[in-house]
Amino acid sequence: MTNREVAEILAGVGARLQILDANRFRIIAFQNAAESIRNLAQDINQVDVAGKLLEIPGVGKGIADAIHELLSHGHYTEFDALYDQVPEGVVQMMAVPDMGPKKAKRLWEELGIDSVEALQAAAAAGSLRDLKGFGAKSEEKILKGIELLAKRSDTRTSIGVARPLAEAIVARLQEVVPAGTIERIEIAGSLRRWKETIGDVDILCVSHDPATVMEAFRTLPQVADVAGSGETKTSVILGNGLQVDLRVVERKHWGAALQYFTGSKEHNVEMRELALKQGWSLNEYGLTATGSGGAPEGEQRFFEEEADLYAFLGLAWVPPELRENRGEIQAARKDALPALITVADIRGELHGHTTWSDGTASVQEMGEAARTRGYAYWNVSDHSVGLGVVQGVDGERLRRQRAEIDAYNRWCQEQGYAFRLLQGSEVEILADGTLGLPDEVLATLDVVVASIHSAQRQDRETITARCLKAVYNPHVDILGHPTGRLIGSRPPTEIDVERVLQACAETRTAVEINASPERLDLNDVYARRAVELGCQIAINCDAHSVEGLVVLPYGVHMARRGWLTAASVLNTYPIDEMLALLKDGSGGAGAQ
DNA sequence: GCCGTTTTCGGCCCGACTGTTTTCAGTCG
Repeated sequence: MTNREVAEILAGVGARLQILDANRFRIIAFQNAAESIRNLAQDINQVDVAGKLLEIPGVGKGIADAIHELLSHGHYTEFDALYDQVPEGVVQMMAVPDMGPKKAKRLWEELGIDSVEALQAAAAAGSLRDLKGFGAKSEEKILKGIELLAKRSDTRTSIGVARPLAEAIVARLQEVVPAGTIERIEIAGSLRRWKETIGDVDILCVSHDPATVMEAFRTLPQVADVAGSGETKTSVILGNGLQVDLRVVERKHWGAALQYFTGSKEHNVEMRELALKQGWSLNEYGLTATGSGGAPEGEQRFFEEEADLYAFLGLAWVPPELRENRGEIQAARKDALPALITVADIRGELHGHTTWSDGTASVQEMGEAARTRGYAYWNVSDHSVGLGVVQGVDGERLRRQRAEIDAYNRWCQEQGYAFRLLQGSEVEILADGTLGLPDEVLATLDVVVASIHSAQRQDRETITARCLKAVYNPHVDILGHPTGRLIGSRPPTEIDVERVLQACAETRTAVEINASPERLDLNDVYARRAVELGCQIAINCDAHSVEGLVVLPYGVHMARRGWLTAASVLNTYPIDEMLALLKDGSGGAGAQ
């Protein structure tokens, strides 16, 4: 059973307990444990075998025993009973907007509705309005909700789609309202935390005239529907189904509001509990004294800046990317937060393509694009031959490519530019673990990236062994997009990430954070684990065009979510230091 | 059911918006 499967079962238990109206703290306990296991870098089976289930945050004696049973026997009697008691269809009904456990339960018990389809039919037939608490409006809302659900196969949107949309909305809002109406505006929520997928977009702003801002927001050309609109908060649905919330606050509330709307929910719960211990109740406006601390009950504190709120509670300001309740509050308390890597720290890249394989720009064009972005180096790493649809490089073509790269580098030198192209390859890790280029060819290259693009559905043992074989090759410097996932369209391969990372640490093979927003591979959790195990990281755009270089921030922010500092990332070092950090320490044949 | 810088027992975050409610419960983030 995988981490995801265990997490799903626990979440299913939580959902069923909700419908059965169980103790709400018990429900939260299952939800927390599920979330915690979903975010676990290590394989739950290995954690169980090591007897360390209790070390997982949110897992106590009861849930640990249940997990152990699940892993040993494939099921757990107590959970089976709950699953028998509440049908899956009723749980799925809760995915419909505005349909929570209370409503789902009543519809199920009083009308026998036990699936989304049955719910849709009943709402369409107008048979819900007879139920106390439901009316014609409720039916309408349910039908609309189900329609929305069907339109969006995945309920979360990739950051690569959402971020440009959100930035366009913010820019447009500032254009259409009279100058000075918007004093401050910022994207908050999971987008500010740079989560790989987001549920909805949250925008926060300060204005003396909220009504004007709300009106402008509701009438944006991208808006397909207004889901709700009050004095300080409006929710709209865009044409692609994405929900965007706008909240307007007073200037003096900005600090607390931005903190509140950035989340995560789990981080905020910790923050509010911490505030309570100090005698303050925290909400999106600020702090109110409870009377149990030093200040008299009802006394209020407001914060124009987020950092002031954190400081008042005795915490260092926590970068948004860390706000997932993964130890950041304890670290902020001890002033021990990491100095996170920034986009400006990146001095070059080690993985990208040209027209020698499936890129759209020439060696010179990519070199110029990288150089004018301020890079000091860029590794030409075209696919090796034999990769189906893609034209690739072999020993002969690499020799010809080397001449082109040398000519470009000589030109840079003549111009006095401190920039150099390196020559490498993204060599295919073939199905049996051998590489797409022979060792004697790899030995001539500066930086070798090895990746998997084929036979990705091999079983765990096979694909792990295949990957390890590549990692132990002395010429492989970097493992490219290690899990092969494409967010929203292809699940990760079955590889045993823990074992592969251990091997990478042992052999000094760097692991990639591929910055392309559909990959973001490694993700935050694995990247953090990789550094814990002693791995070096490389952050690369894997650009196939000049424009492909713009995705770098997605990779850097994913690294930040993984608590990474510049020191762990190879391509933050000057070229000579970077080459010296590679596996063989010489930088290959091309290094001077 | 989990957890501990007042606790191994007694806590466990907080407010906006909606619909159908004549005072509030349910949902959401």
